[in-house]
Amino acid sequence: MFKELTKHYGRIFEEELLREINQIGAFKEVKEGQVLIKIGQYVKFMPLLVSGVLKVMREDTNNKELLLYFLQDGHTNSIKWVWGTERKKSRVKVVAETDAQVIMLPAKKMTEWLLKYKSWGTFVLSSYDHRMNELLDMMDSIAFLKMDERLLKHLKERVRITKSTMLYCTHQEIADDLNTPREVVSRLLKKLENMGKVKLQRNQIEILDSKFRSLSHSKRTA
Amino acid sequence: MFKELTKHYGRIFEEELLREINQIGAFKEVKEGQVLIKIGQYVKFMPLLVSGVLKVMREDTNNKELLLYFLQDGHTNSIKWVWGTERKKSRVKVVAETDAQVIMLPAKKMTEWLLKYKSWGTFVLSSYDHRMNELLDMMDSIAFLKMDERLLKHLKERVRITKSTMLYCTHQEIADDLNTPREVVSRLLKKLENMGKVKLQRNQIEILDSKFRSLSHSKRTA
DNA sequence: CTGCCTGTGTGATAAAAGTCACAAAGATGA
DNA sequence: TCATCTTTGTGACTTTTATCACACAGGCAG
Repeated sequence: MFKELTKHYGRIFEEELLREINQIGAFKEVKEGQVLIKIGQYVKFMPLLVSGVLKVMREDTNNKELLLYFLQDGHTNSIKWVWGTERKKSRVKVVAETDAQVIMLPAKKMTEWLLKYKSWGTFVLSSYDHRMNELLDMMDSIAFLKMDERLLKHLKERVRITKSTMLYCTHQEIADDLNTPREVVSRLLKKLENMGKVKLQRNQIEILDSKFRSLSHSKRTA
Repeated sequence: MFKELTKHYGRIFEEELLREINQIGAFKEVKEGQVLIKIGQYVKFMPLLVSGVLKVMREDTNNKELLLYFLQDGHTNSIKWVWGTERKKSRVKVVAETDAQVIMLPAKKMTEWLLKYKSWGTFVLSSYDHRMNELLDMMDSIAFLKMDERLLKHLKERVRITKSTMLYCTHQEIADDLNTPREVVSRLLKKLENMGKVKLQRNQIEILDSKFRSLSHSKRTA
């Protein structure tokens, strides 16, 4: 595990902090589809993503869902802190989109390490910053875009995350992520297929137009 | 200014940190309506709110706006950190909703103080946490609520912020905050008036039903 | 092969939100 | 007082999204 840790966080954290994380953190493997954090659950730990893809979601009282963002282990130095600050009830749900590995750190270490390690402060701040930006992106989508554009953005996101233009998922899954009925997604996808941008088959969507731009634009360009 | 500082942050920060803030921070007064931070602007400072109400907003490319949240100086120990992490381009716009006073701190101090003062770390973390929650609240509203419910929530928010059930604003202003056309707001307000929940006059809205609950509910309860 | 389950396609219709056009009411100032 | 500007009210209409109903297709199990 120390090797994994070093591989992903070696360029971010000091040697000593890495060792401390290795010593204190609990390594955990989660299977695809498994729920890592539920809404309302007390979060006594901070998860750091080591490998795989997680999905951070919001849920309303009627059990309707909304994807906030995907979290992916970066080959780059990108930030992989999942969620959570102190010992508080989580307001988001975190689900493993693929099999994944995380390290659970005791929440109380968070503030402690701020005083101790310079790199930790930098990491925490940029993590927060990153998350905030993801939230703002989603906010923009919901507030300013129509469903066709949101769908497109979502497909792009899935291509980015899976690093493949062949997406294996049902219309229903996409509809859930976007919080809209399945029929809407089916219809819009059909429209995209007629435009030659995607190819549809049962349980899979092939993205043909690699840099597929805007879909309809109607008159929003004005 | 030191007195003001102590009054608002005295219970949060150590004496020494307060003194340092006082020494380094630049005190600034902003008039109602003045823009404190523009979108795209490089933020080289972190603003701390001392008094007044600020409004944090998002703007899309077509200049449509959306209120993210109000920020109010708290008599309580509530968190009053406005926005911004490091020397980055701001993704939000901050406008003074009332006359306000802020202290501008150099952005680089942010990480520096993390190592130096325990209270600073706690403050920064809970500030971020607070902001994140505000964003999630707004996300919920946009994603899961219909316009009538969003309007209601917004009115409540204004009552909370102004500490008065008499709101002095135009329908257009509300419409801008909610990113919807003015006609929609006018119609919904009229509906509320017919239900005896508000009293409308030019440039003012009186909230009659102090704990006015849900408006229509149609069948969303199911 | 034959059901059966899951996923997809599609029409009809309803509800919500946005657009357009314009009237009328209050406020302001010459 | 009259002209003018801002704010509000409202009808008619369009677009977008949601809801309902059901047909049909592909894959899998018996």
